[in-house]
Amino acid sequence: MNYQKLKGTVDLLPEETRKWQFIEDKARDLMRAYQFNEIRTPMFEQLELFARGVGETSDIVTKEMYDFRDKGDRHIALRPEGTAGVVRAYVENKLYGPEFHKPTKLFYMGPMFRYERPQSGRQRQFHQIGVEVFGSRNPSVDVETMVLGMDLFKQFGITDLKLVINSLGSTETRQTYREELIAYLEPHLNELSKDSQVRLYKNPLRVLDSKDKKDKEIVKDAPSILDYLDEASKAHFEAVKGMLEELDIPYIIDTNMVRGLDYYNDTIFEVITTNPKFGANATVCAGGRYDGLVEEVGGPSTPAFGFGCGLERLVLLLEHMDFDYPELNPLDAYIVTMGDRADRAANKLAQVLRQNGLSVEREFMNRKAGKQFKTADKLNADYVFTLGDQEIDNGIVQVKRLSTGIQTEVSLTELALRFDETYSSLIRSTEKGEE
RNA sequence: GCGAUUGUGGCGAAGUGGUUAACGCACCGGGUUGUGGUCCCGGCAUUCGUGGGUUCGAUCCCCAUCAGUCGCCCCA
Repeated sequence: MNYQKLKGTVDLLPEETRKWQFIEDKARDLMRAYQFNEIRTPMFEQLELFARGVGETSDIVTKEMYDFRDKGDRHIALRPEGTAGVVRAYVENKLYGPEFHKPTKLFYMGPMFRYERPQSGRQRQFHQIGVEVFGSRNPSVDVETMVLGMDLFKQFGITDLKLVINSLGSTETRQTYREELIAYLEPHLNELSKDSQVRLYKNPLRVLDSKDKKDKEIVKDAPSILDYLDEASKAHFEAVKGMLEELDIPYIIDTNMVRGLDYYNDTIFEVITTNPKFGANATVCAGGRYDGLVEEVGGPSTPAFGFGCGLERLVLLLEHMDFDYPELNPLDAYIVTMGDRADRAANKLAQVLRQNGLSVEREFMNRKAGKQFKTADKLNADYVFTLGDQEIDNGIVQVKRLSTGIQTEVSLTELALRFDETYSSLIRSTEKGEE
């Protein structure tokens, strides 16, 4: 029997993990700059939490949840997104208490799970980095968070992005608008695509961003949700737009943009890549305001704003632009060995060098010296330490700096006893001399 | 859940209903018996995702299945 990984999962091999580590490090730095602190919540929760948070009608619940019964017959689901778990933790740990700074700004990073067909930028286990801000209705929160979402990409030099915003208004607004939209679309029922005919009653807002050509034509003259906003929502949206302009952040209003999750109100946004190499899944970051969810999950009425970014899509984006990742694990020294005595002596030498902060690899395969040098060269080692019977008899090691080709002898005991002096003089003596 | 397409050594990639499955890269060994990006020589698939079927004979044709890729639904 040959085992293979489950559909929609990947093995990230060292060549890939070095990219991921770099991205994660940069992302954490950025979060610090914005004063967001990390929260880690479980990767599985009661199914009910997600069902409630995400919205019963959503396909995420009906067909994309990775759920199972545990030995205690609890109905469990692997988290399909990050917000519900963070909100649960916020409520359960009473982070809304008076001793916590307001607003509370949290970020998370980790795997999410959805049972769906894999395709470009989409897997069953995928990774998101996301943020949640609790406790403020200030439109500045919306703006700061959206700007952070943009910055997440900009810090890697990604420029082909657009920020798309919309407002969903209040629950009442969406209810009224929903009815108006159905009223508008119903006369066209037979002209709509099959998918959209199903959507019409289940989730009419989804008809608005249909990919079908004919649907788009019909939808063009549909009423805009922005015309149904109440005074408060209107003022909020105007404030958000004004603040973005003051920051010189270009944005596009797309009144047809909707949300897959039910808990959003007022501002919603997406960061979309315009990179031509990107396929169907060009949204790299999406989020918005969800003022009702904390209360829905059992906490005090608390306004909130957040987003989630797909890390696979970020990696893909960087791949498309041939991003040059820095070497995360450079090799300081490679130890060449010749013979059994050298093999043993290399253990000791490697430890001395490592204890003094160097990154060291050594020969294990007992190949010929020439082959070992070739390997050291391929691994881009700064120095090659060569040990053979002659060296061991004399208590020394040959050290060659590959970039200059200059080789010198160093005493093994000096290296062990006075590493700093010995090593810096070694560096000096292998530098390219003045001709 | 639906559709399209692909599946040959570690990787990339030819190939044909018939007997020895090209080639390139990587790797290993040697030429150079202790010193690195060159060159030369040699090695490296009883086997063509898996299971059936058609056939005298299948990597090639058919069916099923698994997996990859891309798209739809949905969504980051």
